[in-house]
Amino acid sequence: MEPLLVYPDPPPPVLSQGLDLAGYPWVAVGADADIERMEPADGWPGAVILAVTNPEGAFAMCRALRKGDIPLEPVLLVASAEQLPDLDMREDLFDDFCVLPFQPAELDARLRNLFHKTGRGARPELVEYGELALNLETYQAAISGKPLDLTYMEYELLKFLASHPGKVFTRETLLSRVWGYEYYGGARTVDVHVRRLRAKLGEEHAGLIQTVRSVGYRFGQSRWMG
Amino acid sequence: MEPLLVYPDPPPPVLSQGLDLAGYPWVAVGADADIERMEPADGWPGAVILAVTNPEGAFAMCRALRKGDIPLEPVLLVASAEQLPDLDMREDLFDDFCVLPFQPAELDARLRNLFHKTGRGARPELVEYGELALNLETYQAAISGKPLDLTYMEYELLKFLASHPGKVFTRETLLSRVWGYEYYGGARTVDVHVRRLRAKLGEEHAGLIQTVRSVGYRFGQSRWMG
DNA sequence: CTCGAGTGTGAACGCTTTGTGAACCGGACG
DNA sequence: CGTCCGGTTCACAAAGCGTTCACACTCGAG
Repeated sequence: MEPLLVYPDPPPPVLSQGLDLAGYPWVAVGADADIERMEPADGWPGAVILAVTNPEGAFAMCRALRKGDIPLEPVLLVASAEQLPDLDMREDLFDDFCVLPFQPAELDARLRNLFHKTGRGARPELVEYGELALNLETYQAAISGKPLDLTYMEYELLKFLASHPGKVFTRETLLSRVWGYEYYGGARTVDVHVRRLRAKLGEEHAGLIQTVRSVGYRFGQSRWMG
Repeated sequence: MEPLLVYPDPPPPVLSQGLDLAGYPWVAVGADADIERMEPADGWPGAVILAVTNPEGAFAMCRALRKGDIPLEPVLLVASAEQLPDLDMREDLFDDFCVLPFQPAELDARLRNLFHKTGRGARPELVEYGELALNLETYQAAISGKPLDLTYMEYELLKFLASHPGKVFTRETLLSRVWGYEYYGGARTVDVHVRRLRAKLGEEHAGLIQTVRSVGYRFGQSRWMG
């Protein structure tokens, strides 16, 4: 198994011993810049960030980890009881947290639980909505069990939409989030891709992508009204 | 907020007090059969399951919760340190766990974190008034639980009115605030939109938008009347 | 009661937005 | 160099919907 990223460098004994006891290899990282430099070939399988000694640095490290192309590495935050209120409004920076003092067994259990949820220490590989399934590793899409032959852009657009079911996006938002932040092109491009997606989804599922007139497009139904 | 499901019935003081301190309403449930019987109209917003007193019953309860139509309610498991190894291979039964003894702040933080991740806590921005609900990110509206099919302008007008319940707006004000600051059109346009809104709200709720003769329109009940 | 301003109502018009088919264009590959 | 493929753009068609108008109705003042 590839080593976990651990912050800070060096980590306190509770952390290093806990990880050693649980049998996880790890590498300590002291600054954002080291994230890429020391990254294993397959990418980090996960990270354990201690927030106690240097909270600012810890949160910055979390942010840096979340900025990557595939921002969903499991991140476990270790904090003291006094810091718990600080976690509010920062839920997007980590996946789970552990409160000091902790027993080695809890650290082990949380890491196991975390890896299980994110798929064997790898990344989340599936996006699913109803009959639709997108395999993020193989760039394959299928609906009702039948594979869809999507082009790259079609796939990216569908992935983005299906990752935020119910939410409405303007064409401009889609262009910036799917095509890229500095994309400068006509908004009608989105229309055409949506049309092709609907066509490939088949008549039965074309309604998955709904147009919201004067606003943009929405994927699927929002949940709160049944 | 709807009450959380809590097991067992009655829960030990650590649990009930922790939930009360954190400000979460809750309902204790003793057996699988009660899950449906005591379910709130909107479904359970989440569950806290204590595994200490009766592990078998607790895991059975988790399984029952995961079997429902919408199996993704956030489930928080509370376990003792000795039970941590038992959690292995059961990761799909819960979303997070808390180790005894815990501080109330940790329970609070875990519930917050859980609600944030499952989307219920990071609640979509809503405008609500009585039976009426507007979802600002999905551009959907519903009244009495039934979706309303509104056009863009109808939605915008209703959103503005419902955001300022009880207040009277002249047609000119509505035109400038809803249509745009430099809009130059007839004031009767507002009338027509109000009329269509009332029609779509249904006879029962048409009174939500009241006419104030010689002035304009008001949404909802004025306060100093019964 | 009478009158007039204010408001509700239905329908028609015309613009904006979106769907659709096809052409264009640039890069990858043989 | 030529062909294919996919992304973009264009032009036109088709709805959708906001606006306007004419007329009926209501309310309140005198």
